[in-house]
Amino acid sequence: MAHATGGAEAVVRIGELASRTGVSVRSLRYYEEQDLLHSARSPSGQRHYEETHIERVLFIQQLYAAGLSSRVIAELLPCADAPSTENSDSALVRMAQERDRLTAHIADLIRTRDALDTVMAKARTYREQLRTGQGDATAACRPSVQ
Amino acid sequence: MAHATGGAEAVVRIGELASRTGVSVRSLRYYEEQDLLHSARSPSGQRHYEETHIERVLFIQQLYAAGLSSRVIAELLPCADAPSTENSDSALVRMAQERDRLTAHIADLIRTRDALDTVMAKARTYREQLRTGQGDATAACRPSVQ
DNA sequence: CTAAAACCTGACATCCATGTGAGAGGCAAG
DNA sequence: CTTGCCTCTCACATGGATGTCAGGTTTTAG
Repeated sequence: MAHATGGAEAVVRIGELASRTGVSVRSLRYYEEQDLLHSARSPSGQRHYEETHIERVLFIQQLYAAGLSSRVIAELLPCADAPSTENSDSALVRMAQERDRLTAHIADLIRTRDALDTVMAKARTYREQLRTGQGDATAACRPSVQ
Repeated sequence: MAHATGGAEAVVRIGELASRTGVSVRSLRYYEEQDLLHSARSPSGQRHYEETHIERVLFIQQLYAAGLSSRVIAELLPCADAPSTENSDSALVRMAQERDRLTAHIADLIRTRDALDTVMAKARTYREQLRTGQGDATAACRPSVQ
């Protein structure tokens, strides 16, 4: 029952996929090497992708940006592709782990941002004091790490 | 008017600083090389720190964890130490930049976490369907990158 | 005094995503 | 056919924080 959707699904070559995702050709080949992205090959060996791969590449990038390694991403993607009892067990556990790691990391980042805010506020306060001609010049202001 | 606070401020050596911060000795030396952490030296050349350096090392680690590079951290720390008109101008700009970068990154991470949640939810739904014996088996569920 | 433990410098090793370059083949347009 | 551009594979380079090893001095404990 494989109904062809109008016939020739426009073939996307690696250069186009690269420019449409903002990811370098080199990286796309690397993703394939890491088993994150698969391609059909033309008789001459050129990689052929489909439109749907654009989304996939963006998702991969998003996971990289979140600090996941290739190995972990490779572990999760099959489940995202098509959940099945074979892959979902371990993958679900993994995802939950990564989700928690992310949550913790986000909290860390917020703390750090607050610390930066504190330092900036202190520095601005100091400048105010300077402008209005106060003494008490040097007040170290490490933002007591939380 | 240098009043000694009771006399000998307990000297902290590098091994102790390492164990009290959870940062390796190697890394502490590296921080010094990068001009993030300074040490007094004993006549024989051993590094002597003070209690206050513990906080500083933790702060450095926090900044590393937030994705700042040594170079940037080195740019910010003098201002955090003691704000002065010399350093605060450029450093304040830098800090604002990093603060914004952090905010953007946090937003990204939250989106990624949401995407993971979506994938997990779909996978769980699928398992439910399996358990209750539904058809419609394979429904790819890429979480349409936002 | 002696042995163990901690420290010093210097240098090379590692991980991982990505850059870069070489040399060769594929494919469309003039 | 030729020119130009895209693609292929292979392989080495890079950067940044950290690990690790070697060979030597200092400090501490018994």
